[in-house]
Amino acid sequence: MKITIPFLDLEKMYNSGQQFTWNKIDNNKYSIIHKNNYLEISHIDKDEFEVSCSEDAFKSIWYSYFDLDTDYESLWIKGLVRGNEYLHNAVRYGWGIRILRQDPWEVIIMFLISQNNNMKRIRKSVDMLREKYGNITIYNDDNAHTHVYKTFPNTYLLETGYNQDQYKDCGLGYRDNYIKEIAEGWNDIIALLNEHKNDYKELIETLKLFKGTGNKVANCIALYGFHHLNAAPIDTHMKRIINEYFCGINPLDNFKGYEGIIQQWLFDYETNKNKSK
DNA sequence: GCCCAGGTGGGAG
DNA sequence: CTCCCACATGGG
Repeated sequence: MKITIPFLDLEKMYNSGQQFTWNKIDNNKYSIIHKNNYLEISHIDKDEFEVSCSEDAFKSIWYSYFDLDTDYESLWIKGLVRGNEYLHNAVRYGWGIRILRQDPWEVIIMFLISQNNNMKRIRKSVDMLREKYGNITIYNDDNAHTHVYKTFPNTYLLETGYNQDQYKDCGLGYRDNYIKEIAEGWNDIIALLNEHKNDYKELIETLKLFKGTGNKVANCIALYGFHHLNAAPIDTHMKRIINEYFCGINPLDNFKGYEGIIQQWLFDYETNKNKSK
């Protein structure tokens, strides 16, 4: 099915570091696994995309996933004119990066893995967790093609996997204990998070109760898993950006309510600008 | 061998 | 509160 999606650059989304569940099929085509759902998407022209799902599935699942109710274009234009040259260049470069509305469980696991780690290894670990502990799922798209894929592992599979002492094959290092604790207590944890998810500060404090989530990871979870667009994870790259290009003064403070999006564009520019286009 | 990677917990001061 | 350091693992 063809569909119009504004402000979306697939390649940038793939490399943006907000998810590790996309896979590259070819230069223009990506597969996405989100909860139990599978999507192939490719760019056709301008805002035109080809997606492998039906119109109903797009409406009920992917419309929200891509956050199509938020107007990224106007924020992007604001960002172009409200800051120094570095910010201008970063915002311009960030065209097409939206903040996905991902599943909290998946985000928590991915960003527990992310600490003191690099993007390549994070993606590899997430892939291995899916291959080992994901459910095999078969999906027939609207072109009558069959796709077989593994979902992101659910809590039960991660619990039993840990008990069988198989995590070590996924390159998680010392972070496996954090994941074990979250997986084992998940029912209580998600209930607690749902109680506090609407209040940013309460949510951050609740997340920080769990081992392995400090300020940075908590903000990643708030931004990517609960869509608090004001949540701005400050990692090693963002620290360097702030010190090198903004005299130590956090430029995100000029974008109240949307700090997380500007952060995403700055992060992407700093980590990807030197890659060949 | 070294240093780094979307950091954090724990201890000491 | 801030400053140390150890923590697995693989790539440069």
